[in-house]
Amino acid sequence: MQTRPIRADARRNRDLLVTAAMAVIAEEGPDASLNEIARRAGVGPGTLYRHFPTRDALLAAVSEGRLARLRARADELAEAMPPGEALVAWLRLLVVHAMTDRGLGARMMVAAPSSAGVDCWAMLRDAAERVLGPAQRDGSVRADVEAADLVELAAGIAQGAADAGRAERLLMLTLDGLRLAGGRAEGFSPRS
Amino acid sequence: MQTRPIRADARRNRDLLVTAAMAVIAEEGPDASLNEIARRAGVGPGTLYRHFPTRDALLAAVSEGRLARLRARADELAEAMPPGEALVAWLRLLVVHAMTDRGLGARMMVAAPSSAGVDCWAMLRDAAERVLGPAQRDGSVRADVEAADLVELAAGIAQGAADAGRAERLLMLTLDGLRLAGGRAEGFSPRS
DNA sequence: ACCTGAACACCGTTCAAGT
DNA sequence: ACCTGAACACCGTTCAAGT
Repeated sequence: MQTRPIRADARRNRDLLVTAAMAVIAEEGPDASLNEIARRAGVGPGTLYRHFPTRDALLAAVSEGRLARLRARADELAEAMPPGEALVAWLRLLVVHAMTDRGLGARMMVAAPSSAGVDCWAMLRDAAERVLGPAQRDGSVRADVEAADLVELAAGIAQGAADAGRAERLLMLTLDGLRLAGGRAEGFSPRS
Repeated sequence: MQTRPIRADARRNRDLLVTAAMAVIAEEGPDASLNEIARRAGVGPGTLYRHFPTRDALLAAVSEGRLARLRARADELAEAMPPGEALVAWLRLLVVHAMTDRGLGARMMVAAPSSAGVDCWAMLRDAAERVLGPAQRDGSVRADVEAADLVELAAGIAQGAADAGRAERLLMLTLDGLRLAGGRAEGFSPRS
């Protein structure tokens, strides 16, 4: 499959759209008007639809750079501190990311990859594994925890919390667990 | 403050609206068209706005009965089984509730009470306390956990999980905590 | 091959006119 | 005191016509 050269005006319009989308979404959140974004980019609505057939495709394009940065940060943290600490520090970043732009981040953590073009879900799982693996080998985290668990929990915390302070508290509760340190009550373990 | 008698047609229209809203929202979720709901109730859009000035006010009215039932179930469970088990069983119900009607439940757990008329948030916290209190006195749960934590965590899990199976897993992870049972790694506790 | 922008159906919301 | 429904501004989405 040979790829055709991309026309310069098409490439330029795509960039204009993503830039405009970042600005409008920062102001109005992920449900911002698509016509408004096209207007701000200086193109017709049809051009927006040609480049991004669904809203999620556009949102994914907006998120792509942030996700790449989040993955890079995972590597940096894993190198800079003990595995347990690196995991916690990265989870904090993940929750903050999920809360940015009125929940754009969290929305992309749940979105179906099919409609998106950029597979946000895979990028996040990939990033999570870089801090999760060491923490498990180190013995800080149970071996049965998966990268997907971390991503979904972070997305959930971001959406369930009213503000950043509450999110931090929920994250700590999740890490420590709600049960009493030490004795595990009987009915309190998963029923199989 | 004496309350005036409510006109029979007004009362009737209100009931028609709530019933229609339940049906439409069950099909299309909490973002369903308000005009469609009014149409289905057989009233003009103006009548809907007269009874429910905001969308959240209507959604709260739809949720009211379910929340009352959830509170009653908390009492029943607390009476029927040991505190730790009752808490887990009720949290399962809470997560299921949060997932019904494409996230209507979860949305009402986060919604600002001001706009709603019915204070869903307070009803849920009240219900949560009925299972949380005994579990804490019993020693199954840490004393510093609050009812609000349970509600926000359940709402988060419901929104972060793709389906019921994932939600159950996230709930169990949250209850148990992610860290290794026994030894707590250093960087793994809240930094003050 | 890509872009434009008018056009369509629909939505939330308001408000003059009715009873 | 409450209801009606036409009306307005806006939104998502499409598509014939252009370059």
